[in-house]
Parts: sequence; structure tokens; C-alpha cells
Amino acid sequence: MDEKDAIAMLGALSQEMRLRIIRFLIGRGDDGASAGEIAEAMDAISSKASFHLSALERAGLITSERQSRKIIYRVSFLGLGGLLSFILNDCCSNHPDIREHCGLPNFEC
Amino acid sequence: MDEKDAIAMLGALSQEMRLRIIRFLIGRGDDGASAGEIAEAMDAISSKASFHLSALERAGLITSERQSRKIIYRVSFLGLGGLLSFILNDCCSNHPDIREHCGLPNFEC
DNA sequence: TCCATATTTCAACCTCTCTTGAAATGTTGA
DNA sequence: TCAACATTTCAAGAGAGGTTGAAATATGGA
Repeated sequence: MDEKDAIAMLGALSQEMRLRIIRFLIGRGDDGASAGEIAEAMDAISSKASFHLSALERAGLITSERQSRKIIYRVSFLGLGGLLSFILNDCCSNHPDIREHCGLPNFEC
Repeated sequence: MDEKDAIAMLGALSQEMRLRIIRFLIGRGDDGASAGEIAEAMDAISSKASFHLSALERAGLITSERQSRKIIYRVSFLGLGGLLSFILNDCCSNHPDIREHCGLPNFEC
């Protein structure tokens, strides 16, 4: 996870429907959801949902797996965790006391 | 910190120069840096730096304070922490075990 | 007051992103 | 093989974001 990857992920998350998709998929956990289910949940036409799903996948925030006719999308815990680690470590490595300002619990980075 | 605020912050961070400015200002800590110092450190013309500084300030990620002729910018620990909390709590409230996937230390959200 | 310094604002231009509907691709079951 | 289903790809248009140089604003000192 370098700066370029982080920027791609941050950019992917900074869009209303894409953030809603991520939250929806986090709620679904390991079951994930098909492109059609996601489009329906987002109240979006299929091509619009597909556009945002591929943006999220390109950024490494979700994964896809074909199951017969459907394509199942799942949140990538690895990707999302990598982004969080990147931001947290950038903070902590320079300023160990930033967590206090952030209202975050105390832990080692 | 609602979804709109988070999207604005994520969007502000998803740009190379702006992410570099944030990292630079984190390194400066409470001293902050003037617009001119930041522009020089970023190797950017003043209007470009100013454009990105106002984007970061509008998103709540930095603060500004005039000191005579100069304007001192500082990273907003409150803003950055709010964003981190938003993402972490969104994760944790739905899936308590996501931290394991994220490679993050164990703590309560 | 006048000048130099520090920074922002503005307008123009270009590029990238988002949205939409239609067409194409891939998959299953009759 | 054919029809229905599930999803993506494509092209076109609208809109948002980034870069630049010039002009405007604000401050401090001679």
C-alpha cells in the first residue's frame, strides 16, 4: 500500500453511491451480494451500479466472484484494512499522540 | 461527522498534492506552516497551493490562522480523527471482527 | 503614504468523472 | 439451439475538478 494506492482508494470512497455500496457490503459480510441486488438496494440502473462496482474493485476495496449467472461482490477487508493502516501509521509514526486528538483508543502502531 | 462530511474529507485527501500537504503538516505539528512554505515544499506556484489549501480547509482537515503577513496552516487533528473514527466505527459497529482482517490492534469502538 | 511581501481570487482552459440508454457478453434451463 | 436472465461495455453529453497567469486583497515597514 503506497501513496498511489491510498489515493485510488480514497478517491473510490469519496463518492456517495460507492460509500453506500461499501457500507451495504460490510453489512452483508462474507455472503456478499450480487450486482443486481446491489443495484436494487442503491435504487440505480444496472450500468450505473456496474460502473461504480468496477471503480471499487479497481481500487481494491471489493472483490468479485462469478456464481453461475450472478456476480457476487464482497468487501475486501484486506483492502479496507490496508487503507486504515496507511492513514493510521502515517499519523502515528510522526506524532504518537495524535490518537488523543482523534478520540481513538490507545494502541501501538 | 455524517456521510456527507466523510465524503468531502475523503475527496479532499484523494489528490496527490493535498495528501502530501497533509503529511507535511502532520510533520510540522502544532507549529504548522505558512502558505508560502507549503507552496515551496510542494514545488508549486502560490495559486495552485492556495487552491488545494482551501479545499483541505473547506473539508475540515486543516485550519488557518493569520500571523501578520503570513497565514499559518495546521492539520486539524479533530477533523482527521473524526474521519478515522467514522470509517472505523462503520466497520466495527457492523462487524466486530473486521479489525482482525484489517491487521489493526484490538480495541473497543 | 508608498512599496514590498504574502496570499487569495478570478477567468479560461483542459481533463476527468458521472450518468444514461442501447448494445454486447456470458450463463442457464427448456 | 433458443430464449430469458444477469451483468458489463460503449458512446455521448453534462458536470465537477485541476492548472495557469494575471489581477486583487491584506499587511507591515520605511
